Amino acid sequence: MAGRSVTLRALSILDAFDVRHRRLNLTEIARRSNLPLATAHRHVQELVDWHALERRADGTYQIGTRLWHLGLLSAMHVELREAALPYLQDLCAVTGDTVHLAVRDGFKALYVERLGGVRSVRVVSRPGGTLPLHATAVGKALLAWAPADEQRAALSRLERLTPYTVVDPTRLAAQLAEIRRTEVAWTREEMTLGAASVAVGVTGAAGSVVAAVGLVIPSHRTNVGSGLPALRAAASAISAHLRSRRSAGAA
Amino acid sequence: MAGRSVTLRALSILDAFDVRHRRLNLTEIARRSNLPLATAHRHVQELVDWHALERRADGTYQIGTRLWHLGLLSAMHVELREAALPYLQDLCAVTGDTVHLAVRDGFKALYVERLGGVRSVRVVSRPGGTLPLHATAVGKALLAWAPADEQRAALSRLERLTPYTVVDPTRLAAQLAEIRRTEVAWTREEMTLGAASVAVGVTGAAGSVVAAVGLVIPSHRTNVGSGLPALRAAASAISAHLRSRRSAGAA
DNA sequence: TTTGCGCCTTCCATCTTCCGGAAGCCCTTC
DNA sequence: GAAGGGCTTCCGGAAGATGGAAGGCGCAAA
Repeated sequence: MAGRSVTLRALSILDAFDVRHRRLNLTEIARRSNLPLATAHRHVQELVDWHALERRADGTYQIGTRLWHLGLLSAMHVELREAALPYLQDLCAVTGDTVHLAVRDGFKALYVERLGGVRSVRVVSRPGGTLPLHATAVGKALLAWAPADEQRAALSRLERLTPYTVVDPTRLAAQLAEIRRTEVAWTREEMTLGAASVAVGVTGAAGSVVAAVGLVIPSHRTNVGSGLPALRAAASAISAHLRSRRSAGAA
Repeated sequence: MAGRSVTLRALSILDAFDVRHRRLNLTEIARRSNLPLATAHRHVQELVDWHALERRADGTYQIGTRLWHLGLLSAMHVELREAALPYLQDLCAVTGDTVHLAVRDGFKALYVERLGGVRSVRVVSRPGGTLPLHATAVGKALLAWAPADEQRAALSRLERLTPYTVVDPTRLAAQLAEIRRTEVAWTREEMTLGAASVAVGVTGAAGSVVAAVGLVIPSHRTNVGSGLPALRAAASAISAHLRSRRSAGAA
């Protein structure tokens, strides 16, 4: 394959895997990574030897323990998720709702963590997954404090997801201004029918908004704002935690 | 470097990172992965381009978002952690203690998840980290149901960690038998002074013990067994969940 | 039993690509 | 202004990657 270095070829094999393709056989890997079968075979072998991939009894491959292990060393995980987790859990325990922690990844909200007891609302998000910025509360919060040019770009590509999704750029811009003023973002059935959400921003060591924490609640509930004080408290506790660490070392 | 394929060299760069070396500069990476600086430089460049690594403002490198993302596709994460998480959270909320989910990784207990509110006991474990099998409750539970030969091997290498660590193979073997009988594992200050722990096994789709769930509690607490019913309930709920899925697809 | 098929594995002659010492750059420190 | 640490670039020689082809294996249909 022209222009791809050896390493890139090996990495493109890993790229063949995603949420909807967690298990692939060799032929599928070769096809999805655009490599001849023999070449894919050789690379896959090496990746398996290194435990980047695992081979299952049925012959399919999946991401291995070693990569999971490595991924836990990423800044996103260690510096954000681990710092936030205790507060998120308390928030979850206090409110009983599904709790989200997300960061902005281009025009998407990337879900870093999702907590929710056995009885919480079922939601579409999953850790490592993404959802649109404009239709979720965490997304709106992240967008409200995003750089102006990125905000403008996001406003020009509003996709309708439910009858209640805000797809008018002017209206969303007004909402974002309101979010900056009140420091709370809301949605109501804009992503999923039956679900409402609230979110507030988390500020990092530098004082800018680096993440958002949100609650998802059934939209029929009347006291939608009841979790807000706890949410604000959690977000500012996480912000304080991030501020106090700056550049800490290992665990 | 003799005998290492290109891919393996690139992977050995990733291997330079671990819990105590989350951020490395180029020189350190080259040294730790045993590669000439120029070679390391080339590989690191490619890994950064692919977002396997990230370069920070101060010039150091760390594991990037892409690997974190990929790791979340591993079976360990999707099939075990995600299935167990809601139950673990409930368990954490009910007991107020630190909750652990671990699997056996050779002679170590590999911590897949750790939950604990802001007020829980500080513990030495971390997700993705390992602790000895013989000095932790989850470890003992995993060891109790391990294959006989591995169990024997583990018994021959008991390291003392506190004055209370059980290092006599005969005594530990008796404890393991007791654990299989009662289906509960205990420790008391065997890993960390001041901490006790309880754990029970989780059975997978095939009916064998694949993981263990445990609680860590301050050892001065008198009602050490008070969390046991909730712990048992959580473990059997997770086991049931795993049994009912067998080979489910995506989220 | 034979044939066909899908999938995996191995082989090896060819040639693309990687290797890494050396030299140069850019800071900071003395 | 010289020394030193760390990073980046270069390029000829050497090494290792490539991938078409052929063979193996298990299964199902004829």
